[in-house]
Formats: sequence, C-alpha cells, structure tokens
Amino acid sequence: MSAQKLLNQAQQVCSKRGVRFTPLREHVFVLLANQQGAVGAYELLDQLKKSDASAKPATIYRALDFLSKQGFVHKIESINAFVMCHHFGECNHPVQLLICDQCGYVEESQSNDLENTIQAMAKVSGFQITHQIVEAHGCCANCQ
Amino acid sequence: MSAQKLLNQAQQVCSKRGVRFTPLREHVFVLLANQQGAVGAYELLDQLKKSDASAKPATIYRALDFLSKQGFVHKIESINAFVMCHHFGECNHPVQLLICDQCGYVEESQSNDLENTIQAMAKVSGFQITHQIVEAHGCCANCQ
DNA sequence: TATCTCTTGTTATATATTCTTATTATCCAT
DNA sequence: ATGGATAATAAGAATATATAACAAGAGATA
Repeated sequence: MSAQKLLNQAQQVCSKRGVRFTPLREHVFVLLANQQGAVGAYELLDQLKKSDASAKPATIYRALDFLSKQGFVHKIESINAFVMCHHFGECNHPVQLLICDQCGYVEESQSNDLENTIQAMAKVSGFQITHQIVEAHGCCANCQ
Repeated sequence: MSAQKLLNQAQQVCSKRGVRFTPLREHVFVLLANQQGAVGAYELLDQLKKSDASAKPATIYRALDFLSKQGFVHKIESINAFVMCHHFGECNHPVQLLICDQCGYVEESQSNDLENTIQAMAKVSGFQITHQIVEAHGCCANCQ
C-alpha cells in the first residue's frame, strides 16, 4: 500500500477515535511508511532532524509511542526497531513477525493456531495473558 | 533447584564444552541463581560492585553474553532483563516465557505444539527460522 | 619461552526512557 | 466570539540501558 493511502487511512482512524494526529506524529508516520522493513529510532531521528533540527530522542520516542498505541506501527523488541503495520485498519490482531536477518525485511503474519496454542500453554500454568511477543528470526524467501 | 546445584551443573557443562567458567562469570551466575524472577543488567552490576568496585557495564554484559551463549540464562527482550534457566542441562529447547507483570515472576515453558505452529506459519511464506522469541505478558496464577 | 587466543579493564559512545516544566489545543461559560 | 480552566502534547534535561573499540593481562599450546 502507498504511503499516501496509509496516511489517509490513519487520519481517518484518528479522527474516528478522537485522538490527535499532530504534524509531528504525521511526519514520523510518513517517514516510517516510506521505509522498507524495520528502522531504528535514531535512524528516524536523523531523518526527522533534516526538517526539525531541534528534534531529540524523546521527540521520536513519543511519536513512536503514540503510533504504536494506535496500532499503526509495531515495535520489534528483539532488535529495537520499528516497522509500519500495513493493515491497522482491519483488526486488532496479535502481532507475529518474521524478521529476515539478512535483508531486514519484516513480514507480519497472523495465525489463529499460534494464538490458540499460546493461550493453551498459558492455561496449563493458570497464567492469564494480556499481550504477547512472537518474533521469529531467520532468512526470508528472497535471501535463500 | 538450589543455586549450589545449578552452579555445579554449570561447571560440569563448561568443562565438558571446554569453555572457561571464570570467577567473574561464576560470580554473575550465582547472582542470577539467587534471584527470584527477572533482573536488569544494571541491578546485577550494582550487586557485583559490592565485591568488585571496578565493575563496569561492559563487565556485566560480557558475562551475561557468555551465560546466554551457554544457555544458562535467557534474555527477556521485551523488558530488558535476564532470568536464570533452570534446565539448561536437559536440552537445547526453544524458549517460551510467561512473564507476570505484577510480581516479575517468569515461567519458562516448552510447547512442541507452539514450536510446530510457528514453523508451519513460516513455511507458508517460505521463511527459514533460525531462532524465535516468544514472550507472553500477563498475570500469573498467584497474582490473580 | 614464544606465540596465539581468550578474557578483562577502561573509556567512549550509542540507544532508550523518565521526569519536570512549558506550551498548545479543547471545552465550556460567559 | 472571548477568556479562562482543563487536559493533552511537546521541549528539555537527566538518567537508564547497551555496545564498541582498544589496550592490557592471563591461559593454553607447541
């Protein structure tokens, strides 16, 4: 999906939810939308600085925090990077990521089986899951 | 399992593998073994400093790196913390963690189902997995 | 002993988050 | 509309977390 389409969609979602999609947040959103695969926060910060020299780490992290909460981007915990979610409009799915260690490509996948299996595993221990992180590293089809 | 037993076991594993379980590494190992649940690196560093005032971040991270590679401890990516593995002797299992956000308790669990499901999910995309992170957050049986 | 490798010490730097204060937007009463 | 109260957002500084780079030391091997 194009960056412009994603942006429009995000604007609609924000206005529907009554949250503020400020210029700063939009800016970071667009930076991410134009990015292939995962990006680090400081790489985004460098890009942001080109048009806003006063940007600081907290600036970018706050924006990323907002975008995550809205489900527009996902944080990849295992490599401290961020990736745009290309179907935030559709549903509130749990995130499962396939991360190519060669080229940085990140694929988002959705398996109900996996979700169910994790829930089953937790149940055995009487554990109540609120959210989960599933990140698989390896080599994508292209890089093999 | 007691800290002492774990230590003995780790010593045996190291000598079998021909890797050096230096005093420093042992020390960090024991700190972790005596810990309930997850610990941050800088918390360990503070403890280490009590007997070795010259310890620095790199000191602890190097030791943790070694212990991770040997499978003695696991890093929890989603909270930047470390936890002792209580069955490193048994097998080379993929790690699945249940993390209680209330009390910090971490349970390691092992589901072949889950492993298989993830592999199946990857196969659909022609993705080859080398390793994976599964971390479920929520509330343990005790805290409910 | 000479050499090679692994480990550690030390410093600097990269990455990430928190806290406090200031600013801006929104809402409501006038 | 206008001003004032309130809440959300942003700036800035400080701190927490993690790694890199290089020099020095200790162990193993021949």
